Amino acid sequence: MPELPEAESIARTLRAALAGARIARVRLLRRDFLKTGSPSSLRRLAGARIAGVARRGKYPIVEAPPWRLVLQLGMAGRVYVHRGDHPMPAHTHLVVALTDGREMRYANVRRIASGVHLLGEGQLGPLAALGPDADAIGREEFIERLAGRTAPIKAALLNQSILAGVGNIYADEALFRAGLRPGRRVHRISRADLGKLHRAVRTVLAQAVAAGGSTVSFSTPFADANEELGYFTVSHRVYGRYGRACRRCRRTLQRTTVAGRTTTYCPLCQR
DNA sequence: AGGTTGACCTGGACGC
DNA sequence: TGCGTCCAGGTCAACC
Repeated sequence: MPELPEAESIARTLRAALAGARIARVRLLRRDFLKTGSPSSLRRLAGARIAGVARRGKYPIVEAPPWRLVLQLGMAGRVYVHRGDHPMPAHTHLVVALTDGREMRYANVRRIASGVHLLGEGQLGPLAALGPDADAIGREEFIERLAGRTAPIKAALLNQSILAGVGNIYADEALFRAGLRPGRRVHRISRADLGKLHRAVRTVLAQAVAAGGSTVSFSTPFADANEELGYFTVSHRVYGRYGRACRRCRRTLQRTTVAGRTTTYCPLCQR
């Protein structure tokens, strides 16, 4: 479930906790969790200083020049910074031990669409396929990258090579705010409405980032590296509200499938 | 090349 | 209590 706001929250927390720290050693507890790079190159991280923590799309990135460690969170990735004597969380797959005795621990109970990528200088790994960040893209570029496509608008929003950072929650939320049906084909949507959608995407992501991300209670709660829960759930207009009344018009929210994803929308407010 | 679909993974909710 | 079934969803490969 981590989308851009959750990844941003994790990146900020990690940045505050880790910037300036030096890596003592790295332990890979599950070999197949390293998607780019080799276990031997992981060992060469020892001695590197963490300059900062960035984010691209849904991926927090630990920067330890000349290396970058991309954290692919998938649906259930969690990152903790603990003292070394703190009990190890279940399903921990990677531990970055620091010279000050703390450890950054990456845990993931569902090892799906997830892992870590160790990138050397100039290497892009999974970053190569990403479009511009959804929280920063300008209106014209947003429209340009979508223009002419025949896919449903929701499928396009979820396509990380068009736009990076939007997942199922914020796709539904942005489409509601823009008044657009998730199944509408992109080329049938006017430029003015795509402009509205651009504004909705930017707005909903900004609000969610300010709130520290979403917590969805039926699944593993989202928590950042300090284990603070995000509280954007209270602001969801449609996501997870199937069968309940639309907050705007009181009509019952409908559920359907678009791009293989559960999708909730208001039949009256979204056209 | 763009679009679509299904596999991957596992815990929790739910039905019987 | 206990078993079976379904669902969540980001990413990627395979296919149209």
